[in-house]
Amino acid sequence: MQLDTILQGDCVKILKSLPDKSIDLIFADPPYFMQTEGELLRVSGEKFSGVSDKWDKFESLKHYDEFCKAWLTECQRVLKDCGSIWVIGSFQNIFRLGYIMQDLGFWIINDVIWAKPNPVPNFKGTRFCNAHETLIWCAKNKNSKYTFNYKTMKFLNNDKQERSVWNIGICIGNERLKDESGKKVHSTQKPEALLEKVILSSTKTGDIVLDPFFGTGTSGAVAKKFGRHFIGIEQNESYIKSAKRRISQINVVQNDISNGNLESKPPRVSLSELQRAGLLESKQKLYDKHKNFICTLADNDKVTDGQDELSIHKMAAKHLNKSNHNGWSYFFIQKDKTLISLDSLRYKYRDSL
Amino acid sequence: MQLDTILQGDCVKILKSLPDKSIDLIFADPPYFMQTEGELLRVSGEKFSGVSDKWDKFESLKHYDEFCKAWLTECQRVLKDCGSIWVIGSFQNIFRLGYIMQDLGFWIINDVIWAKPNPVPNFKGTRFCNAHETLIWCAKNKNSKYTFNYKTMKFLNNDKQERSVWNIGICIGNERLKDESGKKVHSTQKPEALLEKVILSSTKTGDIVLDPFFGTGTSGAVAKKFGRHFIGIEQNESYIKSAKRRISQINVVQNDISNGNLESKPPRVSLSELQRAGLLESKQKLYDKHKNFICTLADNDKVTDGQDELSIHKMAAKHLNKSNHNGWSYFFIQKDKTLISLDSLRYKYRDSL
DNA sequence: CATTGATATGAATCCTACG
DNA sequence: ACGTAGGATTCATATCAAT
Repeated sequence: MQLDTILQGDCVKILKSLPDKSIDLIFADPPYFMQTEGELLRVSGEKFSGVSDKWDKFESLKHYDEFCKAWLTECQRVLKDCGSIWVIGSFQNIFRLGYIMQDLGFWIINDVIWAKPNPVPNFKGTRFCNAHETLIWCAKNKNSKYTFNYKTMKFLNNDKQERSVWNIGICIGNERLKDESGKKVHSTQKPEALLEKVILSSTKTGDIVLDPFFGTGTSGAVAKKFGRHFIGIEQNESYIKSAKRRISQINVVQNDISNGNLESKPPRVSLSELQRAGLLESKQKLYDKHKNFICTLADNDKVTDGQDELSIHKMAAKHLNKSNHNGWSYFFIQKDKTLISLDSLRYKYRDSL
Repeated sequence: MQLDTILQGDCVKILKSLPDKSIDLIFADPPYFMQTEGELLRVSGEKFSGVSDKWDKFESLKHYDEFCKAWLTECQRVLKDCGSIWVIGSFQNIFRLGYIMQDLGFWIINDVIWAKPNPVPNFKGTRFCNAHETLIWCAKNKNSKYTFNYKTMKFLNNDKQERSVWNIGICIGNERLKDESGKKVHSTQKPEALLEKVILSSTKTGDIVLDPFFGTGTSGAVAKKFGRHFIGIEQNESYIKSAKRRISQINVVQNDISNGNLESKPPRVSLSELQRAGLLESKQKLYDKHKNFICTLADNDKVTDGQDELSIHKMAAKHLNKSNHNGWSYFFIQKDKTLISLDSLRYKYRDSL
C-alpha cells in the first residue's frame, strides 16, 4: 500500500481495493445533501456561490443513505482495530451519517461541534444563522481501543481539558486555495486548524490517515505537517492538482506536541523499589497531611494499619471512607518534623533512574 | 382540549388522544438512552450520580427507534400545518432522532447547539469533555410555514442575528428543583434560559406548546411566563407534583418581546398610493443618488426607462446589473435641487396613516 | 458584612497493564 | 481471553463555614 499519495477515482471502488485493518485514522468530509432549490441571493443582490457543485446533488435521502452505507462499511473494514474515524457534516446530512454509523457498529466517542465565529449569515432572516458543523468521532466498535492524546489536547487548551465545542474560523485568506482567476478551488475547503485538532488528538507519529473525500487535501497537508502519513481518494482532477501542489509546500514540524511526548507515562514504581533505593525504611511510618499517623510499611508493597494489610490506595480510600483514592498523594513520611509525600519520593526515584 | 394542564400517563397513548392539527409548538426532551455500565467514580473517589433512571432504559437501539418513531409520528399529526417542533438530545440519541424525523418528512429548519460553559468534566481523561447538547428544530413538512421571530431574537442578541450556537449554563442553584432532603427532583432538568429561546423564537402569544416529556415542567413554566398555553404529558407522579407547584408560582410577563411587538411589519405601500397622496406626481422623474436620471413613473406601480417597464426593484437591479435590488432606497426624486429618497416618502406616507 | 477557602455537584456511552 | 489490582484523573459554580 503506497503512502502519501492521492488515488484518483470512485471513492467506494478505491476503498474496496485497500487491505483490511491497515488504517489508523479516517477523516471523511462527504458531500452534503443540500436541498437548496433556486438561487440563494445575498441581500445586496449578488449571487452567492454556496455549495452547488455537481457532486452535491443526490436524488433522495435513501440514495444518499445507500451511498454512505457503502463507503462507511469499507471504512470500517480498512480501519485497524485500534483505529478511529472522524466524519463531518451539517444538519442536512449529519443525522444520516450518525445513524448509519451506529447501525454499522461504530462506537461514538464524541460528537464535536465546530463553532464558527465568522459564519455566512442568514441573508433572509428565515432561521438562525447556521454557525456550526458537527463532527462525529467513532471507534471501530464498542470494545475497541483508540488513540486519544488527552494531555496534548489539554496542554494546547491552556492546561484545561479540551471540550466538545471548538471555536475555529472558516477557511479564508491566504489559506483558501484560489485558481488563476481568483475563484476558490473548492467550495467547502476546511480550515487546517480544524484538522490539526483532529489529527493531534487521535493519531500518533507515523500513523496512516485516510481521507476518502480528499478534495484539496487539507487532511493530507496537516498529516504531513505533523509527521503522519496520508492516503487521499479523490475523483476531481483539478482538486488533486491543487492538493499536490499544496502538500509539496508543507514543512514538517517536529516537537513535543506533534511527537506525542506529552503522552508518555512515567515508569511504575513500587514501594519495595523505593525501600531498596533507601528512600523508605523498613516499617516506615506513614502519615496523612495533618500529620496523623495512619499505617506502617509492610511487605509485598502493602501497608498495614494494625487491622488490614492493603495497597496504599486502598488504605487511603479506607481512611477517607471512599471507594478509591490515590495513595501516592495521600501519604507522607516525616523527616526532621516536616512532611514529605510519597509522590515526591517517587519523582526523586524516577529522576535517579 | 384542556389547556395549561398536565396529562398523566403513557406518552404515545396520550398523544393519540389529542386532535389533529391542534398544537403550535412541540418541545420534546425524550430519554437519551445513555448506555452506561457500572459506576463512575469522580476524581475525588466518590460516586458520580448521573442518569440511572428507569425511564432511560431500553432493550436496544431498535427498541429505542421504535419508541421514537411512535411518539414522533403522533407529534407530526397533532401539529398545526404552521407549527414546528424542537427535539433535544445528545450524541447517544440525537442521530436516531434526526434520522427518523427526516424520514417522517419533518423539514429541518436548524440544528442548534446548546453549548454549556459549565459541563460535567470528563473525570478519566478518556475523550473530549461533552460540553453540549443538540436541538433539532423542524417544520411539519418541507413546504409548511413556521413562526420565527427573527427580529425578537436579533434584539435579544445585541442587535446581531441569532446563531445556531447558544451559550447557556446548566440548570443549577435556586432554579434547580430539590426535594425535602435536598436531592434533585429530576436528573435532567433543563435551564429556563434554554426554553426561553425556544419559545420566544418560534411561538406567538397565545400559542399552544405541547411537551410530551414534561418532567418537572420547564417548558410549561416558560410558556406561562410568556403568555403561551401549555400541555404537558408525564408519567411520573412526583415530577408532576413538582411541576404543578413550580408553575403555580410563575408570574406572567407582558412586554414588547413576549408579545411579539418587534415582529410587526409596516404596511405595504404602492407607488400609486404615494401618487394619490400627492407625494409623487404623474410621470415623476426618478434619479439615482448621483442625480443621474434613470426612469419615470408609469402606471400599474411600475417605472419605465424608455426600454422596459419594470418594478422599481427590477429597474434598480437592471441599472446595477444585479439580480435584485431594493428600489425604495435606490431611487430619488428632486425637489428644489435636493434629492428625496422614495423610502423617505414611504415613511412619510405611513406616518400620515 | 465582606472575604476567603473548603466542599458539593452536574444527561457519562469515563482505565489499563499485567498475570 | 479474562480477572485482578495498580493508580491516574476534574471544571465551573453554588453553598456554607471560617476568618
